[in-house]
Amino acid sequence: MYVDSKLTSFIAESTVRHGVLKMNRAQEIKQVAHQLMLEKGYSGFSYADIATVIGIQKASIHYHFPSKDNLVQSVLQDYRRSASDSLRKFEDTAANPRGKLENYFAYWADRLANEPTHICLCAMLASENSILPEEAQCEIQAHFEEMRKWIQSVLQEAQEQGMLFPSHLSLEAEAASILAVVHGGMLAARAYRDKQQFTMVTEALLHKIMRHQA
Amino acid sequence: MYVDSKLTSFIAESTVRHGVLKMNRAQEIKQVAHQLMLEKGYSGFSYADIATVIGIQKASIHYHFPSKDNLVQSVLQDYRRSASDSLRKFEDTAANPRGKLENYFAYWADRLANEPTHICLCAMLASENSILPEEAQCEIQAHFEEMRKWIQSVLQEAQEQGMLFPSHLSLEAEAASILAVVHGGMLAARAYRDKQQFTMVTEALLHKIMRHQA
DNA sequence: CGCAGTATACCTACTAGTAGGTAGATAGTC
DNA sequence: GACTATCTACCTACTAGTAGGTATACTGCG
Repeated sequence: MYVDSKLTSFIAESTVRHGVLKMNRAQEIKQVAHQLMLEKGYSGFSYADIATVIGIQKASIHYHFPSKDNLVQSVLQDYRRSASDSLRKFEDTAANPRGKLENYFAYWADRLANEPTHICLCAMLASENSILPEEAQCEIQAHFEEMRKWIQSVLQEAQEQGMLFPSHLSLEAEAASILAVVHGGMLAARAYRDKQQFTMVTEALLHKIMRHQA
Repeated sequence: MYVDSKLTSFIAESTVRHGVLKMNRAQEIKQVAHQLMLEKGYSGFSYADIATVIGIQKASIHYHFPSKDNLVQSVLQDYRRSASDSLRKFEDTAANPRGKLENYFAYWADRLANEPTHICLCAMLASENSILPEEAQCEIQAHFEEMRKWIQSVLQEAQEQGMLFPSHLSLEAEAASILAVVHGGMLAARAYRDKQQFTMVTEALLHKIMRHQA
């Protein structure tokens, strides 16, 4: 069934099989691959690992995703799409700019609470950057850029509402710092196996940057 | 290549005393392993890679370091030792607490300027935490802790000298935030292949936390 | 001094196991 | 009959690690 990875997401939603709503196999493979990449990194996970988890043969995965490069790119595209959706949710459920960032931080704090390996896929893969297929490197860079821009837009809004503490720094640098704290905090939470490492640094940052009210 | 390795071997053997020769080769192996880990990560580098770079056989590396676990732990121990030395240098060459942090940031900015993969070894390996040998995990955690404590002690000193901007946050949280920014900034510099990503976020942070003068 | 014993540092050649990837057969479905 | 999704069986290349051998150098003894 191999199709262009750009089209997979539209096709690979879910299908009804034998009267039971079952996840599309390609989707299942991507989900397991995502999980394994978070746990072991790009060069640490294998087709054999995925096959074992799902209970199929290695070759069956190659049918859906001819190469590892292909699979990883597809997983990253899915990830970025869901990340964009999340950003929209953070915006929709927040009363003010501060709430948007709080939603963002809380999202990851929740993930880390369940499992200390549940960090951002792009943050995870960024450290392996130099051995990643080029398309994957591009996706990661684009994700970082998208996140920084979103944070920057939130800061801009906060500034217009007078919520931002005065600073002579560019909003770009401020936004990049926030993203760096988020990623660094994830790394620390992972090293310590303790999500408190994440919440501590993100909450500290928020107090430094903006007020609770306009 | 055969002649070259024979020649260097001859020079080493004839100019260096017994016992030190082993240390030289072992040191060389550790150095190359460090480099390769930064480039490819723990599961991405192999004994064969090291052997090729140095120009010896795989088995010779096993002679010096029986197992990969063994080698990695040894590299991490060396790294932590040199990191401690660096901290002392940052202290000795700084006029005030701010200067100490500036030295710390400048050190990594310089490394990143030469090569975008030249980040902190522990930050690099932290993302692979769950597949690392246990001793390595301990070293990484201990390094993070040591760094956070050092930053915290610098902040303490700055506070006593009235250089710190007032904050109701704990110095522990402040120090952890700084470390997170450093690690997150390294990740960004790696993803963008641009050291400016690092300098931007560390400089922004410094402006937020402390004054230039007491 | 010369010689034996031992440690060092490397080699070639191998093991068992895993990596990503392929070919071709098979069974169910449209 | 074509298409889809899977299988078995295989490939080559590479993984960490081992066995056994070699040359050289240091060390203690007569």
